[in-house]
Formats: sequence, C-alpha cells, structure tokens
Amino acid sequence: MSAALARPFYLRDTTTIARELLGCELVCNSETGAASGLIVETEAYLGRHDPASHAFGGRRTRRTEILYAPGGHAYIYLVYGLHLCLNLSTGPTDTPECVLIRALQSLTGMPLMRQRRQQVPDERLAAGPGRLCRALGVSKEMNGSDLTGGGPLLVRPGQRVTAEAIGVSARIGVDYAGAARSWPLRFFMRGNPCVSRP
DNA sequence: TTGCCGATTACCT
DNA sequence: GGTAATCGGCAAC
Repeated sequence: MSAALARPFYLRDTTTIARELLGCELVCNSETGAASGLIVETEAYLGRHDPASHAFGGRRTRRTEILYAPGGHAYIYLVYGLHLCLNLSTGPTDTPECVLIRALQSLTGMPLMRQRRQQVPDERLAAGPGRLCRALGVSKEMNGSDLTGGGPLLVRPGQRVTAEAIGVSARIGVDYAGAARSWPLRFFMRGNPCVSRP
C-alpha cells in the first residue's frame, strides 16, 4: 500500500494536478467506516481569475478561507442546500485554487457505500460530486482537514493514466460564469462507466 | 436583515 | 424533457 500524496504534489499547477489525480485512490475514513475509490473525473477551479471559482476576484470569506492556505487541504461545502462537494486545495499560500472531485470508481468499502446510497448499480455509487460524498461518508466537519497526513481524507498514487486516455471538456454546472463556462477544465477517464455523464 | 441562487440529485411526465 | 427539494453564503439594502 503506497503512502499518501505529500505536500509538494499539491503545491503545483492546478490544471496539472487535476489531470494527475485521475487514476489516484481517494480514501475516506469516516466514523462509520472506511471506503475508497479511483478518481475518474475532476475539474480545475482557478481561483482569483476564474469567474466560476468561489474565490473569484480574491473573494475571501469564512467559507473560502481554507483555499488561501497551502495546497493539500479539503474544501467541502454544501450546494443546493442538499449535497456536499469535495475539493482538494492546490497551489502555494494565497493561491485560492482547487480541484473538484466529480466521480469515483469504488474500490474498497463497497458494502458500506451501497448502504449509504440508495439502491443504484455499483457504477453509479459515486458518479457525481454529491453522490461520492454520500457514498464515502464525507461530512462537512472534514472541511479544512489536511490531506497529507493524520486526517480522515487522503489520496494515494494509483493507476497510471496516459494522456490519450484522458477526456477533456467544459466544466459542468457553471453556466453563470460567462466565458469561463466553456473553459476546458474538466478531465475524465475516457470510457469509464463511473464518470458522472458521458 | 432580506432575498436570491447555487461547482446537484432524484423523480416526474 | 422538466422541476422540487432545501439551506447557507453572500451581496445589497
């Protein structure tokens, strides 16, 4: 079993990290049990200069504060009053960028994931940002936790993914962001059935 | 303090 | 295809 990705991994270019996270294993040790999956879909959010980012224009509030810390922390927030989204912060201090984890291929803890989710095929257990938080047992109390050691969340190196195997598209659900709505910042494993949508 | 709206999902026709 | 659910963040008043 390989060790968690360490700080230097997270201090680099956000788009590069979003690509390299594909094929890595995301592990969540919640109070109700552990589960993990291969990351098969991500999106990059480029902070100050990205109208789709919560930190656009350098916006700094209680919610976004963690993004200004060094990369390698969890940024977890509630959307639509119902669902949590899990992001991994990236870049050095004062660079409020992050990568949204959009889908996993479940790997360990599958009975628990099935129990946490409604009756769905295994491929759909974590096929979406809200779904994967539910399946893994991610909670908002995990917001701000350090991904590089000691916390409930961590990422391990996993499968090697070639450039040809990576699909690229515009991000999902950011139609409000003007021209940024079409920026090619969504990355996914081509042909993987666990991606949130084709 | 008010009011709008969202980095979604499930279920409806 | 359409939309209800549900509430915290945030900007404006």
